[in-house]
Amino acid sequence: MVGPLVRQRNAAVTRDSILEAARQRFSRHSYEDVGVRDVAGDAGVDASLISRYFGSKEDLFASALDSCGGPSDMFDGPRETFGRRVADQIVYNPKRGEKLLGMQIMLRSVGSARASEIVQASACQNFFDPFIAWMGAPDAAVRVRILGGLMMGLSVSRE
Amino acid sequence: MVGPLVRQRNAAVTRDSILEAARQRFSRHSYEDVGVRDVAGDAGVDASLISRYFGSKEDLFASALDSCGGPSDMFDGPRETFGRRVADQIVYNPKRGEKLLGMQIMLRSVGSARASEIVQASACQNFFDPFIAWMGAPDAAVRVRILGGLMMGLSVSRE
DNA sequence: GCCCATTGTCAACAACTGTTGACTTATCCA
DNA sequence: TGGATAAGTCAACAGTTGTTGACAATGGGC
Repeated sequence: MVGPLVRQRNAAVTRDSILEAARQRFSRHSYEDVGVRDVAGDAGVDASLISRYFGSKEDLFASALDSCGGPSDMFDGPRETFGRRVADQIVYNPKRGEKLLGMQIMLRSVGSARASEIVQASACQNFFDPFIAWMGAPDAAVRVRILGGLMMGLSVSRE
Repeated sequence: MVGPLVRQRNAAVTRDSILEAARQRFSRHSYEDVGVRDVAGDAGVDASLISRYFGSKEDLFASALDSCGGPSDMFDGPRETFGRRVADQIVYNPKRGEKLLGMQIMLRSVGSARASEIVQASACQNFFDPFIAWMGAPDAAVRVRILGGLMMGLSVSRE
């Protein structure tokens, strides 16, 4: 932790610090393995602030997932090189946790009972639905499901 | 629970009951979401017997995973229809938890900190290594990794 | 039929979890 | 400069977890 010994009091900044810490933690560990004290420690605040600012750990998780946005700029560029771009992101990109942070968070906690509902809702809204719309084929739903499964599986097996 | 109100005292049978209950629980929920009291309840015994018979919850998990064996009979049959057989198992087979129970358990808890080491060790021993040997191509390791990722991803996205 | 090792239960422990209320401290406006 | 309000900390809570030791009951061998 760099910075002043006593942080300036600013609710918005503190909230963002917690959110950023949550994104990082949830992208590397499962929902159950992340404690509010861990996130608060990373953000440099007390754990009680999480309940105060976000309501509950579950709400924090949902907020962290929302704040990641959709599949970012994977859709930008020619369709012919789409596969290459995705592969770059998943397999070769050494700086994880930037573009596909939301997907990382999702598949870290897709097996968790308490987080899976949030994950699946977010997956449809931020991943599958835009993907299907972008593809536009009659059988897009099935094809996106297969590709999504491949992406998730590769990301899991990569580490 | 059918059967006599007081079960006969038989350590081997009881141990197997616990193991079977653990297989079912761990194949449907993540490592963290499964409590020893849940497993013991399914098996109809006290939770303390788990620590007594298996040492710890972690050891129970490893034993449950071991008891599932390898990828079963996926390798039986002509190579031309291999993909069809795998697809049948994952996508179409309504009776899950029989052939691919081990894989189910693995990907339920692949994100768990305490179980991931056990999972990855078992994945190599029971899944990837036999798969690579069966394939036999020079780039088998990469191809198996891709296929394994696809299988895992599809299984996850299926539910 | 009795004894003793085996088998199982019960209660409790210690550690950890997310959450809450009371308290303290800083910041900003008058 | 004071005071009110926002911001943050602290301690404790109630619940759950895996684990353990003491106790009870069963069942086979003498």
